[in-house]
Amino acid sequence: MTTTTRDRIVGASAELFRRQGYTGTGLKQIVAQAEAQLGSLYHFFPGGKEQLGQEVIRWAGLLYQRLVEGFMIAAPDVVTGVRDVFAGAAETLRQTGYADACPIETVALEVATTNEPLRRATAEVFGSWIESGTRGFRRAGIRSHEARSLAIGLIAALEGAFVLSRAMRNTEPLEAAGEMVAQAVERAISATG
Amino acid sequence: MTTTTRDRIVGASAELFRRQGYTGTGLKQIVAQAEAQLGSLYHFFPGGKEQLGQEVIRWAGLLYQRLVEGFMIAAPDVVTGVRDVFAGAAETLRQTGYADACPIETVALEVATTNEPLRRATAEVFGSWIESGTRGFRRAGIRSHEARSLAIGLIAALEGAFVLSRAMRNTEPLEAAGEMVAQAVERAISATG
DNA sequence: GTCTATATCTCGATAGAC
DNA sequence: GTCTATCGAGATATAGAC
Repeated sequence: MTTTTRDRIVGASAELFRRQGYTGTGLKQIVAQAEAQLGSLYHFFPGGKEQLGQEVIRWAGLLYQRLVEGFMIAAPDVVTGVRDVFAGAAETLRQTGYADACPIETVALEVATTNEPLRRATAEVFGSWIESGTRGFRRAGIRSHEARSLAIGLIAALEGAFVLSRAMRNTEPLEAAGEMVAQAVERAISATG
Repeated sequence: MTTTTRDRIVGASAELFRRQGYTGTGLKQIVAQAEAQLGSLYHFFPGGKEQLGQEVIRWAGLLYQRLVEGFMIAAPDVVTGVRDVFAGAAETLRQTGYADACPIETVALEVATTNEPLRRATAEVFGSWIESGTRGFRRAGIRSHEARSLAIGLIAALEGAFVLSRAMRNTEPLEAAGEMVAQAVERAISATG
């Protein structure tokens, strides 16, 4: 393993922010988990916690986008792809004791009205996800406007199901929400031919 | 106005937790906004921040449930009711500068893996919401199992749309998610007759 | 019940040796 | 680049007068 100190700090931050949120995670906890020193953190991120937060949001957001795109590309059709995304999320949640869901959701809610630079970072990530989903649905023959609505509906249902599933500690919400989205996509496909 | 000190503390906490989250809100900020003193807070809540958090989650959760039930009851049919709930949420979000969405969502994500008593409180609130929604859909003639799935889908879509709308500062996610849920309910109704 | 003062701890951030 | 010591501010919580 040849991970740099900088990478370990970003990785540890992403994991902790995802589970405990931004305000709930201290810089000392981050460097401890990253097996780094506080001086190194400020060396790589002179802007402190906020700069680190921005980079973590963008990095984790892109990684998660690729993960979901992987599920969609691997599936034989988009409806199956949607079901696979929700099933995969449920599987991860179960395996991590309902800890690892969306990497930026908790942070996004925390900073939405308290930290404008971080809020913008989360908005850009969500915007990129919506565009990615829209492209996927368009490729399946769905017309532009509806493709975008379905992409937003998919992401919203997934994020909301994460909240319910993490709080209630069962995957029923992910299953119900996934089925609702899958059927909406199915309807849109059969309507377009 | 004859609000008691205790009520003002609970009300101020609810507003601040909703906007800034649990870890992001200090007890001194709460008593300042409540125009109360720290001693009063510990007089009414000897269990400190955690006891206050539990009470706020349950109180705000019940209040919000009644708000949504009000929209559903006032509507001429359930599909219109669903649309009204999302439209009402969008209106509130716009009016409050995208600050006031779900009263317990941010807290629920923060505590899901860090504070078991608070996690249980959020789980109970979500459970109560799901039961309320299930009853509403059953009254419209939808069979039990599907009514529950739709209730979960509705809450998940609403919660997820809140995340997107607050981060992106526009109500498009609430509109897209609301339409997806409304059509799912419409389909379930016409299938049952 | 209300209010003030304070104890103890942890936070983010900085300085400077190496 | 790494590491340690420490700063000032803010956190939760407590004690005790009134």
